[in-house]
Amino acid sequence: MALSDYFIRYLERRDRLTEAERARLESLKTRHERFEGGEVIVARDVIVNQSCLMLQGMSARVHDLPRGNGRVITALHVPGDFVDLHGFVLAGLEHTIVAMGPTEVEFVSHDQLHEITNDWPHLTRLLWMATTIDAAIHRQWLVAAASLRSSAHLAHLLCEVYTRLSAVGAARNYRFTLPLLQRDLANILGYSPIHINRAVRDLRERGLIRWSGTEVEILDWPGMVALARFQPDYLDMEKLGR
Amino acid sequence: MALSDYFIRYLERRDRLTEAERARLESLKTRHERFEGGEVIVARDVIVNQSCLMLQGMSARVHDLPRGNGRVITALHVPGDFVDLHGFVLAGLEHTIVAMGPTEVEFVSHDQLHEITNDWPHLTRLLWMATTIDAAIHRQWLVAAASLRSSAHLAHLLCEVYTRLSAVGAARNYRFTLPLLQRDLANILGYSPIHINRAVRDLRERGLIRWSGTEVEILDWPGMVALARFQPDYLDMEKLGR
DNA sequence: CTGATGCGATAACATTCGTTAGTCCGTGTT
DNA sequence: AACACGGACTAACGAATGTTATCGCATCAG
Repeated sequence: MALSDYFIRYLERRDRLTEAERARLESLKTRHERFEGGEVIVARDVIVNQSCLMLQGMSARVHDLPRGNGRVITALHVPGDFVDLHGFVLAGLEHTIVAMGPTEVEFVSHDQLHEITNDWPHLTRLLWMATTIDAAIHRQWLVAAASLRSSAHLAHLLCEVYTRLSAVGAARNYRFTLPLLQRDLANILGYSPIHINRAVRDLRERGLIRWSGTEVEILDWPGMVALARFQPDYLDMEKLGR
Repeated sequence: MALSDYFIRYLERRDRLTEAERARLESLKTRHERFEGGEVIVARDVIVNQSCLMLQGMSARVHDLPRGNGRVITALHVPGDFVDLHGFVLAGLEHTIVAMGPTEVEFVSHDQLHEITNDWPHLTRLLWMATTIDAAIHRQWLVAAASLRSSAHLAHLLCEVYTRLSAVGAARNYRFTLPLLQRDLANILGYSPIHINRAVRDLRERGLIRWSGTEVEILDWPGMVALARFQPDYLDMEKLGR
């Protein structure tokens, strides 16, 4: 199969592609695959020869703690994200990629990425940029963890996820599907599941959100943005030149 | 001036360089500069045309919070680190690079990096790898923040910094200089300065460290590693192929 | 229908962490 | 010498968060 539009649009939101570059991306051969919630998409410490692109659903980077001391999630990925592109330039991943709910992904072989880096320097810089945007999101999570309390911290995550989902057309009108349990949110934000529950209740009681099952609605976007001190500039760091 | 060996050795710890690649890196023209503690090395939101490489001392990525609500540090950099290499593929930095104590850095123009990405695909993949190692460190900080309590969290930072310093020959025998105030550690770990003080005292009382001024000595490395659940694999993710 | 299971919700209590206030000590200034 | 200043350190108290336990409500298997 050929590469879906998602990632191409992701790049085109940041820089202009030539026709030839676009055609080169569209000619990439991919393998399509579906996963159910909880399934491992990419295992850790395995030398892989492909990277995966999200098409539908949500996935997470999961770090298992030693001696069964739980797990920590360090990233969430939405359609259009090149989830483990960094695996191409590293020896492997130090974490697992896990499907959160049903997902569809496309695998691209590292051989093809190798060719692109040999022959398409501008495309290479854009791929590189995609991994540095992930790093910028990591940093923003660090800032949120260090400076926000539970409710505001949760609000920040919800603002970011909604912003990223709506950017790819996977959410609108401040409603979106969040295929995460409160336990998963605890693994992301670093609180106990009970405390996540308190934070959810707090946001509900403030009239900021409605949340039932996996369906979330943000009732007061400005209120959420203010509470979370959400400044989405880190999500769209456009590349100016070519 | 020409590029110092530091970054070349950084790359050679991860992959083999050809003679030509090494020569190309050594021929990079750089501008050398010194900074005193607290000085801004790279300002945020400014479109820069150069990236900086640490030679001596330590620098940090500082995120200023809105309305003077303090600051958060999301990364520390030691000699050999290409601190803001990610600025080359982004439109700018969403944070400031600040000198922690006296530092020496070398600036490399983006024009030269642009040439490398056009003509040296393998070198390009290695530069790219350097930014993804920074991202792996970000993730490890997220894991530590989500899973460790103050003392263990501080211990984890000390283990990482010592490991990175000793890898470039800037520390040995479990002693190193840490040019950070307790206030800076608070900005890194997300605690109040008072609580950092409690954590330092705790590590001291357990006989794990000695710490006076900016001089730190780890007395019980296995104890620190156990407390912090420190697994340094994320720091040396060797690239296998070329 | 019945029991088992998993998740959300809540309460009570324990622990960790933040805040405020203050002392001590070294450094630099006048 | 006298003083101001900043940082390390400490204590006391309050707020935020973790832990343990319990309940209700779905869903699913039999």
